[in-house]
Amino acid sequence: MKIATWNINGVKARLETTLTWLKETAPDVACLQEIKSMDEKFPSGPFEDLGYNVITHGQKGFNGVAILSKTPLENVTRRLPGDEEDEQARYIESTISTPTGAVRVACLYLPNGNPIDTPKFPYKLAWMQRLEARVRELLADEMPLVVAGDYNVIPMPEDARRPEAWTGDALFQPESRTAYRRLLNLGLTDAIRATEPAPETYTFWDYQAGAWQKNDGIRIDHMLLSPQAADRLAHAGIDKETRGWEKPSDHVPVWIELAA
DNA sequence: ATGCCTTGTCGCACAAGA
Repeated sequence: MKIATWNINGVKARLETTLTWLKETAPDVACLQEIKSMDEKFPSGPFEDLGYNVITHGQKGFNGVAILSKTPLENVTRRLPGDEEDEQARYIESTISTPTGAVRVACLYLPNGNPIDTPKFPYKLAWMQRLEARVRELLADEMPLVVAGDYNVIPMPEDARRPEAWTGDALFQPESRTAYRRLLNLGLTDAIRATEPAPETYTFWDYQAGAWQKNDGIRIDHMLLSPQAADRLAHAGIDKETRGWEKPSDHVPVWIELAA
């Protein structure tokens, strides 16, 4: 079973690119972030034509997440619990039934948090605290769990080509990194870190200043696995080549393969 | 120090991203 995650930076701008990638890599489940679309405007048809069921949690203009799955999506939860006032569409969860059992998949777009001297940074940290609480609940269910998405956290200096350029940035603040580590310490496995050699393994390259050409990247898109899921982790990878395509997203897909 | 690009928006510049 192949599960992937990709911040596509706009489903309207990236529709053809996303369809091409789905045809080439054929994930069973795809978590998408930054769809930048309201639910009623999301172009589900072309994805359904490829055999996917589609659930979305969108809003106008910004943010927005979606899950595509070749098998039915059950027990859908939209919004991250813990703050009724939070109107930003950044989280969707569903149970995916497969012949070899059910998997709970959470698709998230964690707040960026910049600039750090504005309310955006405490919002990010509060969101991460809510995520930790939610993951605790899900782990208690003991169903295989995959928490995938754009975390907007550079976990370690080796996850950036130029870590010194990110000091003072919300993605690399000690508080952000600690909150990410707290998630891992619940017993989650970072799939890429568990399977890939560390050097120059990135998932995001800025559009500006020739970051892609210089490989000036960061690793901020992650797939975290519960013990029941990690026991089945067979492969993990990054579809880096998509960053070199025409009209690319600034993020690239990350994927895992779970053994039956 | 800032912009460098890119997307979406009731565009004719701006916010937000990371």
